[in-house]
Amino acid sequence: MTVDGTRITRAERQAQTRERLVEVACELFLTEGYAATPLDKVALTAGFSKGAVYSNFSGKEELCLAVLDSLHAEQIEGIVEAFSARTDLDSRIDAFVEWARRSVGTPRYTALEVEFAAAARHSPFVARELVKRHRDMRAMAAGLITQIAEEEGIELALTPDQAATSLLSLGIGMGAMRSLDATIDVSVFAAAIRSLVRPKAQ
Amino acid sequence: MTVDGTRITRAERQAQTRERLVEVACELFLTEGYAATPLDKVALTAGFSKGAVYSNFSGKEELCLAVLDSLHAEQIEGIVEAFSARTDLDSRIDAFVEWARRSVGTPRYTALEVEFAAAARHSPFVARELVKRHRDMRAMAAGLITQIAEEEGIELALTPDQAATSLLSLGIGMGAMRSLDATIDVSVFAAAIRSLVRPKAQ
DNA sequence: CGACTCAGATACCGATAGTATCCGAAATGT
DNA sequence: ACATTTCGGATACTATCGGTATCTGAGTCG
Repeated sequence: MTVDGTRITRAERQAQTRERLVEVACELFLTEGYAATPLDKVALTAGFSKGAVYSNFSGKEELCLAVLDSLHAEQIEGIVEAFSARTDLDSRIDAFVEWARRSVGTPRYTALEVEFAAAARHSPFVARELVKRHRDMRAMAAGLITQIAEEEGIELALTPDQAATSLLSLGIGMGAMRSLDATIDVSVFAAAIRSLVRPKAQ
Repeated sequence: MTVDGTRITRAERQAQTRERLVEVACELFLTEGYAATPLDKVALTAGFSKGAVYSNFSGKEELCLAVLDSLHAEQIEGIVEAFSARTDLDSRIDAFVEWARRSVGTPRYTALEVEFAAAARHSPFVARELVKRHRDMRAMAAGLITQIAEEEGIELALTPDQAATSLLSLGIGMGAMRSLDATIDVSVFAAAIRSLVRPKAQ
């Protein structure tokens, strides 16, 4: 009820705090790593104290889950965009590989996800949450694959679900390897995709 | 120079200590995870104090590298054995998939490797060591693939190195996923291998 | 047999995730 | 409008763990 024009409710303020914390945590987790980033540092960089983290998240794990959510959203957007240009199959694959070149391994999405998965595997809650997200990703990929197969009039050698699982595995594996050995070329990805997606009979 | 028959030199004793530490660390790292296993616990379980670890290894990281080495040796042995039965390509792939079913994801080799890689990525030394091991694995796989292709008289759609990289990525990715979601079936692995290894012109 | 070495033990330090408690401003009721 | 309650965030503290410094006693060598 202040006379000030910048009226802000308590919930709004907290939402801002939360958002800012996720933003900063994302930045730091990606560059420094999950375990290597102290909560203190996240909080202080965001301009708060550790208390702010604990009144917005149950702990470091839940904060990281929020970070992963925002990253997943970003990744899905990128993938869908790569495929949405409706030209022929080859240029779609090229677009996807181009996306992969920019996004797989170098910003360490997968490294983070995979470090977190391993480090937090003792927690049944975290495990469940991660599995849920993986299944969503897989379903999304499978849907995209069927859609594209239909549009291009292709019959695939693998079921959409198998193809999705393969591509996700490939992405995770290559992301993990590339995050510590940048010399690994994603062109392998292209070749693998082409042979996975190659139509069944010729 | 004791009268006791069990004469043992100091170096031998130390080698035993080292071996025992690696053994126990392997067990614990695989079941509990790298970060979640205190060095104290490793040392005490092995019947020593933490001092023993530090007089045999530069620290936790080097201990884990030793663990990974023993695991790599074991894995390579399993893979080579799976392929060494010289029958037709299909049954070789079946044997490999059977190995994968037993070894990918469930004993958490990859989870450990990948957690370690992510957690220790800030250390240039560790990064170099891991990259070295990856390249060895890749070279080994590529060699195996060329050999098999020759024996079976097959011309591959991918270069041996590309195929090796793809398979390694697939293995890492599926290992990571399966270590927290056991419902993922390795049969996908079989399908992926078949389409990656499929001969070029029919 | 005496001096030395070094594998392993003990004691300590610093960092960090998590907990308990506190404070003050916003929300609420009268 | 004022008193009361609520609760987001701050502060202070604890527990755990990797790493370092120092010590000790059995094994080694002159």
